[in-house]
Amino acid sequence: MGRPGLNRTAVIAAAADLADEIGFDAVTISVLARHLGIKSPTLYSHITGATDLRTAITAYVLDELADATSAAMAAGEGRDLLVAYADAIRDFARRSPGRYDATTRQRVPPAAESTSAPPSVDTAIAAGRRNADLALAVVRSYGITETNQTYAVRLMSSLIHGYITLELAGSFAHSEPSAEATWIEAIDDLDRLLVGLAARTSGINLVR
Amino acid sequence: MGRPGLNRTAVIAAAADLADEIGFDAVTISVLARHLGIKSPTLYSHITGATDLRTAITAYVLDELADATSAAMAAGEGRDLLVAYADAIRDFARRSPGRYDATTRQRVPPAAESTSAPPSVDTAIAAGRRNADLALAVVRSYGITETNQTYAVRLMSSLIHGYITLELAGSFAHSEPSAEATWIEAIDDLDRLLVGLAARTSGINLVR
DNA sequence: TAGGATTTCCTACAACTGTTAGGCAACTCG
DNA sequence: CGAGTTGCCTAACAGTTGTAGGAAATCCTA
Repeated sequence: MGRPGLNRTAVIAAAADLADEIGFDAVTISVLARHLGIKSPTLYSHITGATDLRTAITAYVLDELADATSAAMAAGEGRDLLVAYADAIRDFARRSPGRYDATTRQRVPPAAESTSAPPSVDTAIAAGRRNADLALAVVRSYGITETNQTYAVRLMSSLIHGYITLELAGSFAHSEPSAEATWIEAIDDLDRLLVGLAARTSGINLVR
Repeated sequence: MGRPGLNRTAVIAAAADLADEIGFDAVTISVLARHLGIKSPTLYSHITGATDLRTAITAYVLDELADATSAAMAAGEGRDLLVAYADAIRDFARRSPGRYDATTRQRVPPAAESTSAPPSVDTAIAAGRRNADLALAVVRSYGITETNQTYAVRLMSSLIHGYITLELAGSFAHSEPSAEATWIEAIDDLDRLLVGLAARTSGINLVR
């Protein structure tokens, strides 16, 4: 079915690799074309434009992240699951900073502008939901009731993403203790908060 | 002292305003020049290039943020100070999303490449330190000892920046409860963690 | 009041990026 | 073998970054 060579998936995958090498923002159409050994107009056979390229990378990478995270979450619950989940995301971000950047650099379109949206935004939204579901699974395994699940997910996501973002930005590089040590401590504290949240919402009152 | 008109500060201030209108990434040299009613080469009298423009915006905005935050922190300590600090940052981010973006879009140069760095990175580093000192002040007011101050700052910064980033990205827009309600709850939980950290490090043991 | 110094701003130009248009070539399937 | 499909190309244009060199406006000083 047609001439062999690159296809859309291969282009996006190469773009994701390139993002890790030179940074997400530096992945432009012309740079990517040079890197692939083709001319830039050729890329328009695979993508519709620069913004499509970016959201496609985001969607692709969000799927990879969900794969890696769910693989790490194979077993365990409660604290073990939290550690597996959080470490998987952090390892992913440190191994592939360009990919992780792609994850954060996307805004949700305010109201999905009719049918003129690039073809990759639906994929990106679906991949985003996959990741959200994994976060929800962690929270559920703590036994947190539905009323507080949303809050728990937001709390956990904020802390994890915030820590990783700051660490990647180099904010923790110039002071002791190591970013490693405080990460473990932060997840510990997060675990305590989630346990407390579960106890609070299940009617168990630890005080008295 | 020369012909009157724009100077560097006015250019950067206009660029920051423009970032809030059209987004930090959309503030390019040519767009900024058009917005100011001048030709783009003229901007090179005030800035050395596109990267200098970006770091200069970051430095300028970090100073504004530190001003706003320290004004809000005029009085109070402990929980009150934390709420004032956190709300000041979040209000700033929601009022000026483009400015807040500028805050996060910067990497610390790995080793300050000799003397070839643009002239604004020193300013940005200094402004970053101002903000870091304010965070430290919050933590200190909880009575957390020096050993744990770094950890406490990282924990607090991660949660606050993470929450604001996700909220600004629209991640909290499609589910209940409101981003407002869970923010208050998150700061509450953070307060509890800091109180616990102070108790732990000061030798007080609440259990038994 | 004239002149010099300083600073803002300009036009002209070169290089690169994003994008469209139209066409050639290679492979698969009937 | 022919037709359809698909990957890739050249040509061309608009817009952006950045450089070079020069003109005008203002301040300071003599």
